[in-house]
Amino acid sequence: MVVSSGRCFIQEGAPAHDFYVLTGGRAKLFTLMPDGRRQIVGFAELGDFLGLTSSETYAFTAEALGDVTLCRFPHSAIDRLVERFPRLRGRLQKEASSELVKMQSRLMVLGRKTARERLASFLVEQASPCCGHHALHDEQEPITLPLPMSRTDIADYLGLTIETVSRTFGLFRKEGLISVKGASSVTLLAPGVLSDIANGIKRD
Amino acid sequence: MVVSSGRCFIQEGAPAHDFYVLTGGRAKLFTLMPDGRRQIVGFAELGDFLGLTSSETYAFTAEALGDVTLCRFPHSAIDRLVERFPRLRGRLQKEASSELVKMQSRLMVLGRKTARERLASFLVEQASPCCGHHALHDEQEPITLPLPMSRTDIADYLGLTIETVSRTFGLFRKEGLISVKGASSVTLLAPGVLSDIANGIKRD
DNA sequence: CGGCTGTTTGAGCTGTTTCAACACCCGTGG
DNA sequence: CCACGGGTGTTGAAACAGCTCAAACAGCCG
Repeated sequence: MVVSSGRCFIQEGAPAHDFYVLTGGRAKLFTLMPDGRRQIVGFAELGDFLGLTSSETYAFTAEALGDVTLCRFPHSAIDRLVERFPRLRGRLQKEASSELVKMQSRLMVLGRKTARERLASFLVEQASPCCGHHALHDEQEPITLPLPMSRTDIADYLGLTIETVSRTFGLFRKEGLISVKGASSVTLLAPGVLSDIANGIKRD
Repeated sequence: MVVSSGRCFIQEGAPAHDFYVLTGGRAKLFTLMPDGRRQIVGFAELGDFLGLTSSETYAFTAEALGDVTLCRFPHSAIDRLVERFPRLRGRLQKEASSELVKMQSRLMVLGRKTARERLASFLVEQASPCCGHHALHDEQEPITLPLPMSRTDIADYLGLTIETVSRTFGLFRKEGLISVKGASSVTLLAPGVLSDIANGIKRD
C-alpha cells in the first residue's frame, strides 16, 4: 500500500490488527501525552518492521514523512509467514534486538546529553547508514544528508525545543562543522569532530 | 549461578558469548559515557532475558542489586534450546516486544517529562507488578514498595541528579502522596493521584 | 508580488543542576 | 554501651542550560 505525506497509518492506542514492513520512504513514530507533549520514538526506514507489539493496541502513531510504501500483514498471519519464509524468523529477532540497542543509546541521549551532544548524536545517527561499514568516527570526507523531517520533529526526537535545535544548528554552522542548505539538507564538514561531540569527548 | 550484591555479570563492550535468564533478585542495567556519565536503561527482574544482542558485544553493563541468581546459556546454544522448548520462541518474541514498548514510554519520560512527572512515573512503574491486573490509575489503597536501588540509581534512571530526586521525594511526602521508611521503602498513599501526575494530568 | 508556513534570532525567565554544608544510618572498635 | 567514622541521603543558595514568549526573517507557491 501507499501512504501519502503526512498521513498516519498506525494510531497509538488503536487495536493492533496488522503489522507493516516499510518498503519505501521514511516515517516518524511518536507517542503523545494527554496535554499534547510529543516524543518521537524513532524514524523508520527501508526494511523496518512496524506495529509488532505484545499488547492488544499499538504503542505509537506512525506518520509518513514524504510518500511511503509498505506491505501490510494481519498479525494472525505471522505464523504462516514464518512457516513459508523461515529466514524471516531470524530477521525478526535481529530487528528486535538491534532496535533495543538503538533504544538504549537514545535513552543516553535523552537522559544525560547536552543540547550540543544531542544534535551531534542525531546527525551522526542519520549519517551512519550513508557511510556504511567504516566507522564514521575517523571519517574525514564531508557527508551530505537529506533531512526529511522538520525542525519540530528533530526537537521532539531529541527532547528539545525547536528554538534550541535551531540555535545549535547555528552554532555548528558558525564553527564550520556543518553547512546547511534550505533547512532540509545538511552536509557534515567534520564528521569525526561531530562524532566526538556526540560522545562527550573534547579534543584540544 | 549466583552473583553477589554489587557485582557486574555483564560488561558493556565485552564480547557477547552468553545470555542469561534472571531467576532471582534484581539487577540494574546501564551504559556509560567516556567521561563517566551514566544512564540506567532498565531494572531487570524475575524472568527477564539479558544479553541478547544482534551485535558482537554487550550494549550495557549489568550489576546485581542485592544477591542475584541466574541461568547462563552460551549464545550458540539458543537454537538448540528453542528446539527443545518450542514455547521459548514465543517467550523471546513477547519479551522483546514488551521491552520495546517499555522503552518507548521511557523515552517519553526522559525527553518530555518534568522531574515531578518522572519520579511519579518511576513509582507507578515500580508499583505496577505488585498490583497486577487491575489498573493502578483508580487504585485507592496504599501500596508499599521495596526500593532496592539507591537514590543515585534512581537519578541515573530518570535523567536527574540525586538532589532533584531527593527534593521531589520530599515534596511528595509533604503533599501526603507517599510516606518513606528509611530510604529503601516507600508506600504510595494516593496511587491514583501519582498516576495522574505521571501522565501530566492536573485534577483540581 | 502578497500570504502562508516554517525557521531563525533576541531577551528574559525558570526548573534543574551545581556546589557546599549538614543530618542520618549503621557497623566498628574502644 | 556509646563515641567514632564513612557512606548515603537531605537541605540550602547560587549559577546556568535550555525554555518561553515575541518578533523578524526566509522560503515557497499560487
